[in-house]
Amino acid sequence: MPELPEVETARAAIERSALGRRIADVDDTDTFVCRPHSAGEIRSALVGLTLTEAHRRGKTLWCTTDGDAVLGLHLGMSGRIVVDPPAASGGSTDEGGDYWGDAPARPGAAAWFRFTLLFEDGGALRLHDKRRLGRVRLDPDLDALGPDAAEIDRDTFRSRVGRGRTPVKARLLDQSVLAGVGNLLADETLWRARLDPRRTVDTLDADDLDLLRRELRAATRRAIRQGGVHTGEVIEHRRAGGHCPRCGAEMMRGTVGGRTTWWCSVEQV
DNA sequence: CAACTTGTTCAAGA
DNA sequence: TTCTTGAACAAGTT
Repeated sequence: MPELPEVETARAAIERSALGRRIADVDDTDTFVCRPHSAGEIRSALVGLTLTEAHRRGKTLWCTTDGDAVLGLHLGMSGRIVVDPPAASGGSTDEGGDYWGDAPARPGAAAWFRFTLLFEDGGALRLHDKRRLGRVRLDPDLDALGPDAAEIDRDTFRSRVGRGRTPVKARLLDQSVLAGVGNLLADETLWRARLDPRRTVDTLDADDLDLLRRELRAATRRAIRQGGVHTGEVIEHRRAGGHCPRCGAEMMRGTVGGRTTWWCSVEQV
């Protein structure tokens, strides 16, 4: 479930291994994933160019090129970026190249390739996405995205997250308020901050908000380092019969902000 | 086999 | 108007 940490890992993989390779062909025929473009539109814009920089804000990824085109990538709920090395770079590339995620491309994975950049060197950059809710588009519009959750400064966080009276978890999930937090990272962050996800933001004082921002940054950094949001300390305890890994109390389940939410029945108040 | 899950979008409600 | 809630989407997983 790609959230900010997974997308940052994908961005770094692109930066490390896909920049500067000339694009020979593009498969953009999945117009559900590539909407609102028609088949061939992205291909026409990219063939002959190379990617020059890989950027990220929240869960949105985009690459500049040595032409006018900007390639936007969003992993949706199940997307992964797979970068294959040049075909002649030696070795059987059964590792599937530079990828992130819990499993490399396996036999049959081609069925889940929703978008492909074929490079002149014989390698490729692919979007692997079982559920097809990922998105590829030219010149992505970032206007609706708030500041990146890993970068937002203290005062901006206070004013944006603290405004209104929605449950704090729903606010953390709002990509227009701050970009990058998904369901698991929200639960992990609130658990670290010992805050009840159902608390409305008007009940949080400046210290609460500062603590929340601190724990969000710490949880995010940790997830990037450990390989994804699923490595969070409380994540494996988000299940029926689960117990808080700090105090041992029963974990509670509910729906907050439209998403399944787990929290410690004792510590998170 | 039916319910559940996930992020984003868009419509509906307050 | 502005803020908040909830359904829909795809399709694999439980």
